[in-house]
Parts: sequence; structure tokens; C-alpha cells
Amino acid sequence: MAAYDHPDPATFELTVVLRALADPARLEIVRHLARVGEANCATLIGTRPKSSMSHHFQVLRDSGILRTRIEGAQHRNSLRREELDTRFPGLLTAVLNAP
Amino acid sequence: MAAYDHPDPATFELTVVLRALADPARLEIVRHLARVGEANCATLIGTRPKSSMSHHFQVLRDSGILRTRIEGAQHRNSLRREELDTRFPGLLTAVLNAP
DNA sequence: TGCCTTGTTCGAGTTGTGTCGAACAATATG
DNA sequence: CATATTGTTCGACACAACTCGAACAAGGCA
Repeated sequence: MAAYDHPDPATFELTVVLRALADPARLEIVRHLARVGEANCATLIGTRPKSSMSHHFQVLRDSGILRTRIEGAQHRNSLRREELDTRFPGLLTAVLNAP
Repeated sequence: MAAYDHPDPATFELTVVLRALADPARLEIVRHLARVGEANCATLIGTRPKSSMSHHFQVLRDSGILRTRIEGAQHRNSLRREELDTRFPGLLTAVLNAP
């Protein structure tokens, strides 16, 4: 499978990032990745079907919040913390620290 | 006209706040209020009709982002910076500093 | 009282977004 | 090769959200 396209930090859009974070399922994914560093999709699926998860990962990827690295049959996801913090200083930290 | 109900900071929901901020029109309103401190609705209307603006103000008010003070026929809006920062430290600042 | 200003409310229309099953693609593994 | 595992893609559906005109309410003012 071909590698994913990840947007350049200079093109990150605030409204797009905020909208990506404004969903409970995606917020959960982001919080989980912040804890474990890297995870494949399967370990992040709770009760939701794969197709729903795939959708959420795409939204997060397209907004610039996470990157997906392909290793064999697995897709390893991790937060793009540095890039995000360069473009929107303090934003991700504030979201992760929020109750 | 009766005063508005403003939610208690303890009940602010992160996803609700993020969704409220994730709209270009509302982000513009928030940025404007950050500059001028307080403003009535009329001065914030660009080309959009009043009914659209009223909707956006309600979303911002219900999420806890701004408060509306009634003075005669005018509704004066201002950001709830302290309350927001108590509940979600650094969030509003990060959003306001973002490009 | 009559009129203007300021905003809200209502209803309809349109678009956007999340959800999910089914089919598909790619990679391991026996 | 056959099969299981991991994710994506597609299509359809439901629901939430934005937009906007029209009608309404409340204040200020002549």
C-alpha cells in the first residue's frame, strides 16, 4: 500500500484542526496517542466498526494532527506534536490538559 | 428583555467549546472581541444577515465562550476569558495567537 | 403615539458530518 | 496457495449545523 499524504505544517488551518478535535471519538484517539506514543488502528477501536475509525483517522490525518506510518499490514499512528506546536503554539497541550 | 443564561464554568464541555470555535464566522467574532473588549452585535455583523449572527452568538454563549450583557436595546458581548482559562488553561490564548 | 434601531425566533432549505455494512486491497502466515 | 489480519473505500442513511428571509419583541426618541 502506498504511503499517505501528510499536509505541510504551513498549510494547517485552525478551523480544520479545531473541527477535527471537536469530536468525542477523535478526541479519545488523540488522548490515547498522547499516552502511548504510537498505536495502530486496531488497538484504538473500541466498540466502533472499522469503517468509522478509518474515517476519523483520515480526518485527523488530513488536518495535520497525526501521521500514519505503514509497517507491513499495520498502520502506526502518532501525533505530530512538534509540527502542530510550531504552527499553533500551546493548542494541543491545552487540549490534552483539559478535563 | 430578560437577561441571558450563561453556563457555569464547571459545566463547560471541551468538545462543545472546540466546535463553537471551529467556525470561521464565530472565530472572527471571538478575535474581534479579544481586540475591542466589548461590542454589541450590530458592530460585528459583516455582510451576514442578523439571524445568522444571532445564531452564532447563541452558540458562543451556550458554550461559555462569551457573555452578553443587556444595556437598553443593545446587547454587549465580551469574552469570558478568566472563566475559560480556569476551566481550559491556555486554550483561548492558543486560539487567539494562532495564524 | 409613531417610527426607527437592535436582536431574537421561527421555519424552510441546503450542506456537512458521523455511522455502519459490504466489498475490496495488501500483507502476513501456515 | 489458502486463509486470516489490518485497514480502506463505497454507498446509503440519519442527524446536526449553517444560512437566510420574514415576522416578532423591546427600547429609545421625536
